[in-house]
Amino acid sequence: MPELPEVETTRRGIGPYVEGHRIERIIVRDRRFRYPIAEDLETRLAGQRVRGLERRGKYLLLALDEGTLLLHLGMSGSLRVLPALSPPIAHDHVDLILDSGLAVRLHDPRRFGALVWTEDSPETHPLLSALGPEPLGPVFDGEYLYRASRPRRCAVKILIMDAAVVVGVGNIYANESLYLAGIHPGRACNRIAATRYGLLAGAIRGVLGQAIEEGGTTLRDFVREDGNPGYFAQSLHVYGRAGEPCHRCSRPITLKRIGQRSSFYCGHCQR
DNA sequence: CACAAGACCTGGCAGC
DNA sequence: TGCTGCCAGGTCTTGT
Repeated sequence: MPELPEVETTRRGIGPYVEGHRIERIIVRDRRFRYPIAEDLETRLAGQRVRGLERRGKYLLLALDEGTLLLHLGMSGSLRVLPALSPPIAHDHVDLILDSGLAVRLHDPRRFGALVWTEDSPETHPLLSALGPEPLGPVFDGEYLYRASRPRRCAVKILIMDAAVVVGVGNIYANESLYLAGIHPGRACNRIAATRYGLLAGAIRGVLGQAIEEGGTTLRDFVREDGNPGYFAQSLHVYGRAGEPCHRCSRPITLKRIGQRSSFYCGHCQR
């Protein structure tokens, strides 16, 4: 489900409900996530005040009085805000009960997500320390991407989906960005000129920014903190449109697997 | 070091 | 209707 825009949408949605509030207690119904939820998480978090809610890549960072809670939504995770007493449904695995009488509830059918408390400064945590720059931040531009591509020979789509190169670009937005930049997803990344990387970096920033403004992309199950879907799916040019006409030249969109992931592109407009 | 493939999990859907 | 196989928004680990 979540790429960067969906995580940012979630951050903006739940921020006002958690920032400055105290976590009264935490209910864990299932500890089996990507990393098993630590046995002492409940005691670590109980009584702590949430000082801030940040995002790094696709991780949400809850800054607490002591330490930080790192939260990743994996493929199928979502957070909702609801009254603390609401009965849980299947896959509602964790509740953070707040002093306001509300709860932040983590729902994650596939349990690929992660919930990890760390005492140290979060940027040095192993899960975050190797991450590349933010695509909407000052470091990321065409020149940066061009430099990152030189020592490598992988497909350009693999390059931009590598979190060590740039964070937050998942399969949907990788496909969309390459379409907007007119670059074939399977092209070897070291055979693309610097000027084209300028176009690609601009497309990535544009597509992510627009998706955030529209509340993220809802395909199957992504819901915002209030349970409503995002609207960016209406703006997709290629993702999920195999066989349908290209919005530019009307030729059918191609579907091909690149690096185990579905890649959608126009063989005429993307070279 | 770079890369490909496998692993983790459940649910939804197409096809029979 | 029910079964089977395949697919899914991520990313860590293993083996070449």
